Amino acid sequence: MNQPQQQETRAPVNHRILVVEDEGEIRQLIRYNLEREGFTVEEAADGAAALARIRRRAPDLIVLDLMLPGMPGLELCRQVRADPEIASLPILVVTARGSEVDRVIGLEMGADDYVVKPFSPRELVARVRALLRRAGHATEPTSDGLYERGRLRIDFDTYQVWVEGERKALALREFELLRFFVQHPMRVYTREQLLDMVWGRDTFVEPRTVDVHVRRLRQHIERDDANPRLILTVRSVGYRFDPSALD
Amino acid sequence: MNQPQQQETRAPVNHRILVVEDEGEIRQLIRYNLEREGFTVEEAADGAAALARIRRRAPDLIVLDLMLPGMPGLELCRQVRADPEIASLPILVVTARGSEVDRVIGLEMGADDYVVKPFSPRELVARVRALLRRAGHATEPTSDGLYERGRLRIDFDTYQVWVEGERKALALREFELLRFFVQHPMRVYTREQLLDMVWGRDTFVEPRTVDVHVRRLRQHIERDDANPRLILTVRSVGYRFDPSALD
DNA sequence: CCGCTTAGTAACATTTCCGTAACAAAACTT
DNA sequence: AAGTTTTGTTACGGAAATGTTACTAAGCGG
Repeated sequence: MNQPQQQETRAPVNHRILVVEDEGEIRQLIRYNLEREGFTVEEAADGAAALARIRRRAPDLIVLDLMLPGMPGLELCRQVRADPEIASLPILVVTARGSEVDRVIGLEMGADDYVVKPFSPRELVARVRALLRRAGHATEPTSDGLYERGRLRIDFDTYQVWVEGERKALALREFELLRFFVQHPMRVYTREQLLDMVWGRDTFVEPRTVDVHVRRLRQHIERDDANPRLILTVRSVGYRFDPSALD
Repeated sequence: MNQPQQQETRAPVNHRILVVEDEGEIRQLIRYNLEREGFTVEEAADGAAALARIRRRAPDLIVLDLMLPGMPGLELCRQVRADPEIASLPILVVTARGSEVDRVIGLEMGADDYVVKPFSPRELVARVRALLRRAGHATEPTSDGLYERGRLRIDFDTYQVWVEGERKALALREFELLRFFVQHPMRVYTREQLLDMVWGRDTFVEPRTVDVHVRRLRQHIERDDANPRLILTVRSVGYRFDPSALD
C-alpha cells in the first residue's frame, strides 16, 4: 500500500524563513537545522521586530514561538493575517507540549501548522517543507470571525453555527472539526491527519472515533444525512469537505 | 487470518522495536507493555550493542534510555542520525525528569519524542504508535497537484478523476495505478514491477491480478474499452501508458 | 490451420472499510 | 451527589473493494 518514499531533494529554491523566538538557544538550534537544509534564515527576537521586518521584506515562511515577550505570539499572528499584503504568509507555530489552549488558539488565529516543544529537528524541517510546498494553495484565511456561505453560517468568535438560519448547538469537538474542514476545503484528510490537527498531535484517540464525530457533524449540517454532500467520504482514504455544495 | 471475530488489536504490521536500556527491570517493563500491544521487541543493553544490531537489521523504531553506561545515549542517537542508511529511524527517548536535560534531548540530538520516568505504560505505547504512524507517511500525505491533459483530468489532492468532464469513481487501487502510469508514461512495466511500485514491495499478490485492475481502470478511462489507446498491452512483457493518445 | 502461450473477462470468494447504534467514561451543571 | 452533556470506544452488518481463478479470446510461430 505504501509507495516507496523518494529521497527528498535539497531545497531547490532558497526560501527565506523568519524565525521569531526569544530564547537564543532555541533560535540557534532552529537556525542551524534550517540552514543545514539549505534555507536562508532571518531572526527576530520579538513580535514587534518581526512585524517590522516582514513589512520591509516578507519572508516565505514564519516560524513563530508562542511564548514571546511583549507582544504575545498570537498577536503577531493576528496582525499578519489582518494585513492583506502579507496575510497569506505561511506560519508555523512552535508551542509547548500539552498546552491545548495554544494549539487551538494558534490554529484559530490562522497559524497553518504547529510543532510541540521539545520538537525533533527532523519534524520541524519536514513541516516547513510541507508548508512551503502547499504555499500556493492558500487555505481560506478565516482569521476574521465569520464564515458565511449558502445555507451555512459560522461565527468563530462566539462558537455559533446556523444552518438555514436555524441555530445549531454543536459540541466543542464538532465545532473544531467543522472549523478545520471549512478552513481546509476540498482536500482529503486521513483520520490520522484530522486527529493531529483537530485533536492535537499528542492526544491518543482511536482513528475510528473520527467517524463518529463526522457523523454527528453531518447530522447537524447535512441536508440529507443519508446522502452527505458537504463532508464526503473518500473510501479507504479519509474525508473531504466540499463547500460548493452549499450554494 | 480468517477467524470469525478476533479481538482487533491495533498492529496491522508486526513492528519491530529495539529497546536500548541497561536497567533490566525497566527493560522488562517496557518489553512487557510493547509485546502486549502486538509489537516485536528486541533488546540491547548498551549503545554499542544497539548500533551493531541496528546495522545488521534495522528495527522500525528505537526506544532509548538516556542513562546508558559506556556510550552515552546521546552518542548513539547522533551516530544513527549520521548514517544515511538508518538516519530516518524514529527514536523515542526515555529520560528522567529534569528541565535542562529535556531540552537537550529534544533539541540537540534529533530524537523524535520522549517520555519522562516514571512513565505510564499507556503513554509509552501511545507515543510509540504515534511515531510509527508518522514514520509511515513521513514526507507528506499525497503528492500535490493536478494532472490535466486532453480529456483526462486528475486531482491528486482530492482523489478525483474526470474523463471528458465527467466524474469517475475510481477505487483506491485503480487510482494509485493510474497515478503511477501518469507519472511514468511511455515506459513498459512488468506485472511484477507494477506490484512492487503500486501495491508495495512486501505484498504478495498474483501477477495476474494486475490484469484485472488494468481492465477495471480501462473501463473507466478508455474511450473504446475493446481497443485501448492509453494503457497498452505489451505482449509477454507488461503494460505501458501512452498519454499522447489523450490529445 | 494447429498448437502453444499470453491476455481479457466474468464470476466468485475474501477482505476491508464505513455508518451506525449502543454503551462507557469523562466533564460539566445544578 | 445526581443528572446532563460531551466525548471516546466498540461491535455489528452491509457495502464496496480487492484478489483469485476458470474459462475464453487473441496473438504468434510453425
